[in-house]
Order: sequence, then C-alpha cells, then structure tokens
Amino acid sequence: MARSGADLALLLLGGFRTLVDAATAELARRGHEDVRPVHDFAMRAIADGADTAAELSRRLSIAKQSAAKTIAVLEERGYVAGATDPRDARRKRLVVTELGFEVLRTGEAIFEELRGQWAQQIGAPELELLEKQLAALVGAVPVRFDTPGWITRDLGESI
Amino acid sequence: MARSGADLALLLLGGFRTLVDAATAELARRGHEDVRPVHDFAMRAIADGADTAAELSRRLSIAKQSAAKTIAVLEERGYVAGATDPRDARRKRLVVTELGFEVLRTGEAIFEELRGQWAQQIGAPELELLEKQLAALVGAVPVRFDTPGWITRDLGESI
DNA sequence: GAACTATAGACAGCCAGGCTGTCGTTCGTC
DNA sequence: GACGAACGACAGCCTGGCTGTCTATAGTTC
Repeated sequence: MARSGADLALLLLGGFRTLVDAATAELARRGHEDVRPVHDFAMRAIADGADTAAELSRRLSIAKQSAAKTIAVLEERGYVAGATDPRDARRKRLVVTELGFEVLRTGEAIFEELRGQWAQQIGAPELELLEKQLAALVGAVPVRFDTPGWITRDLGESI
Repeated sequence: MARSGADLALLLLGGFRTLVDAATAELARRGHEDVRPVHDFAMRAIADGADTAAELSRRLSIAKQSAAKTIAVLEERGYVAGATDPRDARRKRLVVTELGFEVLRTGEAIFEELRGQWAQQIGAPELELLEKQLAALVGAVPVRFDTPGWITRDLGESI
C-alpha cells in the first residue's frame, strides 16, 4: 500500500530488486558467480541478432563504447566469442558460446521459478493482470541502461 | 504481458524507470537540475531522523563512506547543512535546509501527479490493488542502494 | 579508379555511486 | 587512567555508464 507516488516507484524498484537479487544469488549458487544482470541482457540481445558492438549498443540504447566494454568482459569470461566478419573487415561478429547459452537457460529457469512463486502468492490470473497493467503503464518506453550503477550491478549479480 | 520471469523483472524495472525518469526530468524543468534520486532518498532519511553519516548509512544499508560521499554532495549543493554536535564532538548533526525541503516537496508533488496519471489510465482501485499486491510480493525486503549505478543515476535525475 | 562520406571498433580518460581499509578523535566504561 | 567502541575523514578500488579522438574499411559518387 503505497502512501505516495514515490512509494509506488519504490515498490516497483523493490519488486525488481527482489527478483533480480534472488536470481543472481541462485545463479551464483549454481556455479555462475561472475554473471551480472547486464551480462544476461547483453547475451540475450547478442543471441537475438545484435551480433556486433554497434548493433548491441543500439539495441540496449547505450553508447557504443559501453557496449564494447561489456562485450570485452563477456569475451574474457568465455560467454561470448567474436571473429572478424569475412565479408566486412570492420565488423567483429559475436556469437554466444555454449557456456553463455547455459547461463541464459539457467537464468531463464530461475526467473521462471521465481515468477511461479509470485503466482502462487497472489494467484496466476492476478499476476497476469498485474503484468498486463504494468505493460500498459510502461507503454512503449524501452528499458535503457544509462541508469545508476547500482541497478545494473544487482542485475548482474542476479541473473 | 510478460513472456517469462525475466520479462516480469523488466516490466517492474521499466515501471520504476518510467516514473523516475519523468520525475527527474520534471524536477530539472522546475529548476533543480542537480538532484538525483539518491539525493531525494537520502534527504528524506535525514529529515526523518538519520541525521549523522553513520545513521544514514544504516538507514539506507550502504557503507558509511558511501553515505558520507552523498552527504558531501548534498552539503556542497546546499540541500543539507551540518554542524558538530555540541554534546558529542564525534558526531556531525545534519539538517535539511529550506532548499532541501523545497526539493522534497516538489518531488513529492511530481510523483503524486504521475501516480494520478497512472490511476487515470488503469483506474484508481486497480492501481491500489496493484500496489497492495506488489507490497505483498516485495514483502519485508528493504530497498538497498548497493545496486548498479544506472538505477540510482536515473533515480537522481527523476526525483 | 580516385575521392568523399559513413560506419566499425579501439584507446584514453571522465563521472557517479557503490565498496574496503586505515586512521585520528572522542566518548563511555571499567 | 586505560581501553574499547563509535564517528568521521582520507585514500584508493570497481562497475557501468559517458565523451572524444583515432584508424581501417566499406560504399557511393564522380
């Protein structure tokens, strides 16, 4: 029960953090301690066709340089591999490695479990309605990543 | 309509960001361009009795040093003033200045307006139910600030 | 085929907001 | 009076954003 609009914002943030914290912790427990939420989002985008730094930056609405930084981390940790495109020597085409896909699958499963817990608590139809209403309120506003570090840090820890 | 648990998390984050971005932008429009969400939260806590760096750090669940950093910014910008406690020379008692209170009031009004818009879109009873359900789901989990920078950055911009 | 423009990615460096570790000062208690 | 606890300050680190500048390559136009 929010007392004000600011509390509503905190509720939304709290809900997000609850999910993401739990997911990050569980993912770490299952052997992926070096994955943060941002990494999950980035890998999803890469797997989904954003296979160059420039494209990833557009997809996530972040600076090209920030995307390159994230990619460097993912490559270093073995979640993503890159090779120069034979048809365009400027591009470095990215692929998600098997290890990366494992993280994506595990993360998805964990989030699915968490969502199931929520559905149990308030009822599946109610949760669906809540999601529908939130989607309507959020509208076409895309989630961007030029936000404070603390959110993404938790993201990384939870996914 | 979320397709998965991860999408639910993104919806929550999106809702938060939508509110906070709008609030930060509006607050900047009304003359407070240097206030970020963290600052608002910190000022609320200070006004609410967390009037030393150590106490603020406990209230926000952040490191003492991080709290001190935030306080330094708030002091520098004139939103908070501090003086050594005459009864305990170790402590530096903080007070929110009139300028600080103005920001708090303005921020509150803006969030109230935004919440009103949401209530119009999905109906006031529905919004209240949504808040109630979210509160139940989030439970006793306090919002902590050791999260990725992008969330707090947006917070700062929006409140 | 040469010249021009657009795009990819790399390098350097900045900023915010977290963090740890260390330290001197002050308080309170024994 | 001595000792431990708590406060605040200083230095320095990390992450994940950012800008600016640079080179190489590609595509387009003359």
